[in-house]
Amino acid sequence: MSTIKRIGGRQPAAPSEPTPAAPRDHYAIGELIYAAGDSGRAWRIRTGAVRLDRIQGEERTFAGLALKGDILGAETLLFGAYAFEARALGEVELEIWAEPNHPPSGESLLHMLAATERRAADTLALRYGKALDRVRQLMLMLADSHRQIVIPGLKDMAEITALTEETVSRTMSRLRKSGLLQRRGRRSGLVFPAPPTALAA
Amino acid sequence: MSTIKRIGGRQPAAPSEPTPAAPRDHYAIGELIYAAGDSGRAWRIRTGAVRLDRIQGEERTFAGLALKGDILGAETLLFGAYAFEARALGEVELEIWAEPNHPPSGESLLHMLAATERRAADTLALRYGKALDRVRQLMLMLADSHRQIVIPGLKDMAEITALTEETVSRTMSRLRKSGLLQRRGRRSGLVFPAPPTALAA
DNA sequence: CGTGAGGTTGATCCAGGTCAAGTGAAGTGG
DNA sequence: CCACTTCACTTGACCTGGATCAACCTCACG
Repeated sequence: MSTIKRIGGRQPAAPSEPTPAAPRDHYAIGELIYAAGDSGRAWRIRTGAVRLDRIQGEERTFAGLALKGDILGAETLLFGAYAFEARALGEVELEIWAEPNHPPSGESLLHMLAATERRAADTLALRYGKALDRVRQLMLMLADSHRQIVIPGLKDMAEITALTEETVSRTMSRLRKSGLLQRRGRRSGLVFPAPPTALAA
Repeated sequence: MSTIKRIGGRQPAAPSEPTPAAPRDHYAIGELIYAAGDSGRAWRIRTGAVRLDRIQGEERTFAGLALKGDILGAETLLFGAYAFEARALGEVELEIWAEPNHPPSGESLLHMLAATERRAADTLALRYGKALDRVRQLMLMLADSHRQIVIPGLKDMAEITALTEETVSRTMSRLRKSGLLQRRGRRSGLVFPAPPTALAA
């Protein structure tokens, strides 16, 4: 089992990220998938969740979520480079969607566009309402009907929901105490005692 | 001059909106451009700002902003119907972008996709940080380098920024008192005493 | 004029931000 | 193999920006 495969504990990638490595199709939590400006292909997310960030100067601002089925880096087909930075929020598996010289059909582009807009609306909703609802909603999105998921770090969740780390931590505690979530290991795993839809209530 | 042309004062459309009328290319503030489920074509915004809403059941949730140059209703090319509801946030002029049976090239689709993602990131940013910054940022987006703009109603601004009407009102007052904005008429107009970029500071 | 929708303003409250201290597990170096 | 550091998370105490509740104002239109 390679270092990459570990899902619990310290991020293996963070300390040494000299080159973004050759394109892979599997990423562990916290890993950089690509940086803004890198060149590469367009991917489709087979499983997992990806955080997109806009880079302006030194700043890194959360710019969107991409989940199972979503396309990453379609802009490379046009500009040859990624516009955002992408980082794994959990175990991520990708598959090639398109090569720069072999673009997809207009119809798949349209499907993808519609999906992107829906996803954007969902992400926007994660920043509206009470903390409990926002975090609950985020869990639901990440769960995607799975019973057990890898939860992102507090910092990520905080930036996504526009809350603070402390508030997210307290909210997760509340969800755990109320029995809607269970922990498995430090931050590696998370179990929904009930099907995730229970969270919807 | 038809009732439609008025830009100040009461919304002319609200009380009587039986049929969304025949497709037009000019809309006044507050008017419905299309409803979710309507059939129609894809448009490009020549000038103005449009609010998109997701309709689920009785609920209408803010789902995004579309500004000058953005495309509205691209999903009609695929599904034949609009997925969101679109409403004018100011004076809006549209131009035909595509007919359902005559879709645009893959390249323009890609350009549009990139624009959509950027816009989504901007909209997301309107829900992060202090009230003053959010409202300021919204003004900047709506201004789009113009010196004078039509500001949306408080309710719209509140839903976009995830603040309350009261807070937005107070914030606008602050901006006015600090001299960054000036009013022209009740809610019809708004003048930037300085080029809007001054707001950026 | 009168009416009402949209906007303003004040007073109060509280959810969440801020600051600070503490905990435990992973990794590190001796 | 054991201190020692570090990082992610937790928890508590306090403070505040914005939500909430409630009057009130003011124009555009009837």
